[in-house]
Amino acid sequence: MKIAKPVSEKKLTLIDVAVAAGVSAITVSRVINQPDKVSETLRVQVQKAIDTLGYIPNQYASSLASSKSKVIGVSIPTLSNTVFTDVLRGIYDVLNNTGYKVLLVDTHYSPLEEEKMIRTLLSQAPEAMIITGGDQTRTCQNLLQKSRVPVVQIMELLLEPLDMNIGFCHWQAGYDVATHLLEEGYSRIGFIGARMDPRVQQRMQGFKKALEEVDKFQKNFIATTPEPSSIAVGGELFKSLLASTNGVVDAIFCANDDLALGALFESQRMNIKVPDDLALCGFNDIEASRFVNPSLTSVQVGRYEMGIKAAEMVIKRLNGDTEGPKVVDTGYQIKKRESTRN
Amino acid sequence: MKIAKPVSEKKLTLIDVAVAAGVSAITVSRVINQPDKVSETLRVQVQKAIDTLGYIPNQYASSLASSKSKVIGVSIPTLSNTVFTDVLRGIYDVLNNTGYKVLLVDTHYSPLEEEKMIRTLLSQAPEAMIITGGDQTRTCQNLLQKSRVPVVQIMELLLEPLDMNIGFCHWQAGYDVATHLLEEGYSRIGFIGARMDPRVQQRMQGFKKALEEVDKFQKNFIATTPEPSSIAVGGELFKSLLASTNGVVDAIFCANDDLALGALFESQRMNIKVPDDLALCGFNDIEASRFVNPSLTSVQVGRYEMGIKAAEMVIKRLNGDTEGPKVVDTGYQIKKRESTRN
DNA sequence: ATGACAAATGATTGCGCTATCATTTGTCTC
DNA sequence: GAGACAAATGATAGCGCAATCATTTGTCAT
Repeated sequence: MKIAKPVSEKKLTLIDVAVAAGVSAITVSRVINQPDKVSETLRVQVQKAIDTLGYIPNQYASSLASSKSKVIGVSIPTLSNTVFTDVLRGIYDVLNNTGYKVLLVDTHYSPLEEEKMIRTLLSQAPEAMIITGGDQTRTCQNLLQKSRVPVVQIMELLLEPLDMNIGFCHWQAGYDVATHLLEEGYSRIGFIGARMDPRVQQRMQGFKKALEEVDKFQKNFIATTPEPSSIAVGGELFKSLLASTNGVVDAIFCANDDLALGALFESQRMNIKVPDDLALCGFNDIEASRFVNPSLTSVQVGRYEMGIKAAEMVIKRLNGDTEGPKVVDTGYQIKKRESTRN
Repeated sequence: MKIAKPVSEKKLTLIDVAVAAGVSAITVSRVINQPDKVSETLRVQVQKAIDTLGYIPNQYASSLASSKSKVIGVSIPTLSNTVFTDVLRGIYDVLNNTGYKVLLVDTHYSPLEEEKMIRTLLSQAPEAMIITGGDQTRTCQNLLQKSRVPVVQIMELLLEPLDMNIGFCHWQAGYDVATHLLEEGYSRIGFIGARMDPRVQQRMQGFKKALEEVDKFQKNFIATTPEPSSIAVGGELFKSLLASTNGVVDAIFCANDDLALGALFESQRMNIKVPDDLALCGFNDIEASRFVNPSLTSVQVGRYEMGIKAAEMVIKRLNGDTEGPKVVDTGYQIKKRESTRN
């Protein structure tokens, strides 16, 4: 009477495979990691054993022994914003084909949470980190520098990057939008912003500066909230801005497209004609902006491309290539559409 | 002349901290993992050494020694769809407070890529997995079962879940939408769908069945594409459906809200009145649907809540709690709005 | 004070793998 | 066919930590 083969009672190790294939453990390791160092015969033989047993290497043991984790840590403020998931997609699309894994954390826009999360990431001994912006706590920056891990800060251009940096200047973008609206003939230009994270702040400051230079800035033309941005909040800020200015604004720069859509939809309900009564300009150029009626003027920023480039920078660095710029300006482009047509 | 203290030339280990604090390595380990097992005095002393040196434990060594990875593997089809990132947010919000890390992969809707990615995940010895749907390859399912890792399949209810399952029945949802539109008096109901992943297929089949039952199904009332869903594609499918049916449809069920928005925006451009000339119903109930004009009838599915529950199920299981259902139906709700008002 | 017991701390070992070096086998030249 | 060299394979050690068991210290009742 045959005894049924027990179903993998304990987890398989290299040695189990080695025994099954009649070779030494290290040969199995080579088949997995450096197959060209093993003869065709043994390679096939070992691979067969691996497949039959359903062996999956323990990455922890491997990482510990080789001090190579094959992990890239990524930190973004939130998963609820397409802006960051688009960048993320770029990162994933590059890293997926390189054997690196992504350990992703979200910080809910809080530097303190970010510090905690980055500690977590560092304990996984990542080979590199991609983090958002430059708003880390001092402690967090120290941790990063001490860890000697290559770091790319993304989304915005920083005065003092920790290491590598890729993004664009939000201040300048805000300045340019305001200038553009002025050139289009608008002169009582409002601003609505939500969340008010560092990048939104910068866009607002750039905007403010441009208006101040031509003496057209008015404090009450600005409506903001610390709440997370959304279409709903866009509608509310729009209404409150109109109320507090008695409706004299002739254009509004919305800190992002969600807010702009909210403002646009609300204006439709209020029977305010865009752009005839009021112009709207968004930021980020999400897909809806191109298709909504009237289509929404916005600022295109290459998010996906930024993710791609950030990941490529990381890979290059990990391959020992120290050529190339450490700072990349990905720029932006004002997409003029119907919502600001004069 | 003092010699400057060299900046952490090599990485710190438990032992370095132990030496600095004048205790044994295992005591440092205890301070980190079971602080209540260490006297107040030593705990403070050791913690000080940890902070001073900026010590971060090596998670690989820890995981190898304890066979606890504190990693949960998560697999979703794409990062470009708010449907999945909403679920993800729920998952993160639960797991962030439990010391578990999320290793996230995207499969680009391909079962083969999924298999590859799940291999990667398994090599990290995750303590549990949250994966999307039931469309895994046979090999992949075997790997998962062999691994003995708790698995939650999310997004849809499955006939034969691998382990735990949380979601709702897409077929029934499609059926219910069609029934609802029929009840509202629409009788020439079209369908547009993109990507055509298993869940969209199911919605379409349910839709089809409901119409067939009242003899109102017509093959050419369906327009689909394997392309990824988007607002742009929604507009195109809308136009092609109108063309191929000579505009006789009086309502369209769009497989998701992006498509529905595309259809709506296109209808505005074509001067087709929604809902007077044509009704539109979406699926997923994203934020824009509530605010667009006319507001869009859609099917609300608790994505964030689904993520929360999936993560909670995982945590419960990991805490040894085997009570509670293995399958959870999160349901859905048709949100009737202006785009289908009669 | 003494013994009994709990709490606090430490020494040793091994998790599963790869780096390193050692050995064997194969291949080529003359 | 002997020697020289490269290719293939193996043996050993150690990555950094926690499980396990051993020892020390502290606490209390008697």
